Amino acid sequence: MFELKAASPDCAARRAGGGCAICRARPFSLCASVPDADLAQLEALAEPVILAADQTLTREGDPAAYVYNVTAGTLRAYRLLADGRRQVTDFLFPGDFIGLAGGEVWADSIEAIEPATVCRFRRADYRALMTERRELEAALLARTGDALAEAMGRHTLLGRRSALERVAAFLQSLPGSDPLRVEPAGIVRLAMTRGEVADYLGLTLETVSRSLSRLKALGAIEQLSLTQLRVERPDLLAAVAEGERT
Amino acid sequence: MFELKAASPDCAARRAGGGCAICRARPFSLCASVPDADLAQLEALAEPVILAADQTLTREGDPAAYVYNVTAGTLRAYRLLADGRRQVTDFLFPGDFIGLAGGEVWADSIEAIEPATVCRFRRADYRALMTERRELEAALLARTGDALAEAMGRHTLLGRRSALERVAAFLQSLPGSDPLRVEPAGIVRLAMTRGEVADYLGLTLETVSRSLSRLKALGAIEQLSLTQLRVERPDLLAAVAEGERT
DNA sequence: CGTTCTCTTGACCAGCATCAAAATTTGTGG
DNA sequence: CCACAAATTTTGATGCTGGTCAAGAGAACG
Repeated sequence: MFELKAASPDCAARRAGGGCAICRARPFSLCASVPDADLAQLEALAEPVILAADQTLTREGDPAAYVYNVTAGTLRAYRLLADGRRQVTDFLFPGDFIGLAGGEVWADSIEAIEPATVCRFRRADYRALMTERRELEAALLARTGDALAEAMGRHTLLGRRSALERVAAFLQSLPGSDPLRVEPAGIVRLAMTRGEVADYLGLTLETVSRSLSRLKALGAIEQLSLTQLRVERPDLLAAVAEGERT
Repeated sequence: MFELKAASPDCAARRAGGGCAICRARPFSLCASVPDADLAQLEALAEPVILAADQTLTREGDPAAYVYNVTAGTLRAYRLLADGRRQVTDFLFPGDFIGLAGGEVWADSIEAIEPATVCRFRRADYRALMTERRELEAALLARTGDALAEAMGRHTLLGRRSALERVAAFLQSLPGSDPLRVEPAGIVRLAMTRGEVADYLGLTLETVSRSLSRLKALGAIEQLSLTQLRVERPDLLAAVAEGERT
């Protein structure tokens, strides 16, 4: 028990005795491409950061001195438009890497939605490590390519699609189906508010709420609590997401 | 003159005597990171492909055996939704690299909008070349990162934005301001139809047409021909794109 | 010069935003 | 543990933006 308390920020790296070796996010993060034998090298550069809810990690326009690997919790990335509208550009979950785009300054502000932990690397250190360990550079390239494919897919999410389709597709895209993640199969946890989902999907929070109600009425999902949904009929949810008439 | 005729697909690589060395797209393409002295190595792998209008380059779901570098013309990338709606995910211009996302199969279908030329590389060859020439791998990583940043920016283009804002932002994003490109400053050439723009922006072709008319009425642009626009007031266009009230 | 394709403009309608208020949930202090 | 306050969500009423349907005007092509 005393052990557990010290380890409370569950996946933080470089914890006495534990570190990367017991990081729960490692299996599905970039670090997976570093073999166990070389973990010490990675750990020497990794610095755990614990974030409280609503705490800021990066600020749009600030120089990007670090890159990060999310190890626990959920974060939101967003930009502000001239007139104050907020566009949420991404939600970040354990295993996600922050800094793939590689610009000199951050394109988005990133904040914790709920208590979260990330692994921080000095950008220069990280680059040096990549030069030294080519498999890491290759892994980063592959991951950036995956992120690009996903970002292009998001274009399809926001284009010519109805509100109901967007919300259904959004629910599908959340971790929950992924067996490596924490959530039991079929359970979707909405760490973000309706307003944040709306700012991500280009809708209003009222429309998001109405869409969820309609999905409930259709029997596709059931609401366990405000933040917990159970996908009753994944097939139906997928059909709605794809725009099938019902 | 006889020389010009043989060279008509303007930027095709490996032309007798010319090749990459005189490729007009090279300055702003990935190949720029290969020094002149090593061009022969690149040219040995490059295979020029000439596409007629509406000819297909890749088909969604097909195995991705090649990667491409656009050297002339304009192409459209798109996906089809279940009910037949088309989502144009990207327009490709000279210098753009096709295959950054790196999946085993193509995520998008890509077709020429107008006569176009591309440089084709066997994916395996290209990977081997990257292993051999690290600066090329680094350049590819940087470019993929840039593409990712741009794709995330597109999220902001499609989110909570009015039709007029989208069209204005789209015009700004087209090559024309780029000094390295062919078009004279301030001239925007719309190689794509209104319908294609609509499928890119998530609008209908009527709305795109109406938005262009409104931009004309505002004095932001002038229409030289169906496919040629002149940006009269870049500042105004930018203001509209950012959502300032007028 | 006529056929076809694309673009433009108009009239009408639907989906989503906006405005508003009630219902739940969450947090706080007694 | 309960009660109150604050925040979030849900639901309702109404209006506007952009989609749909339709017709006419240019361009492009043979």
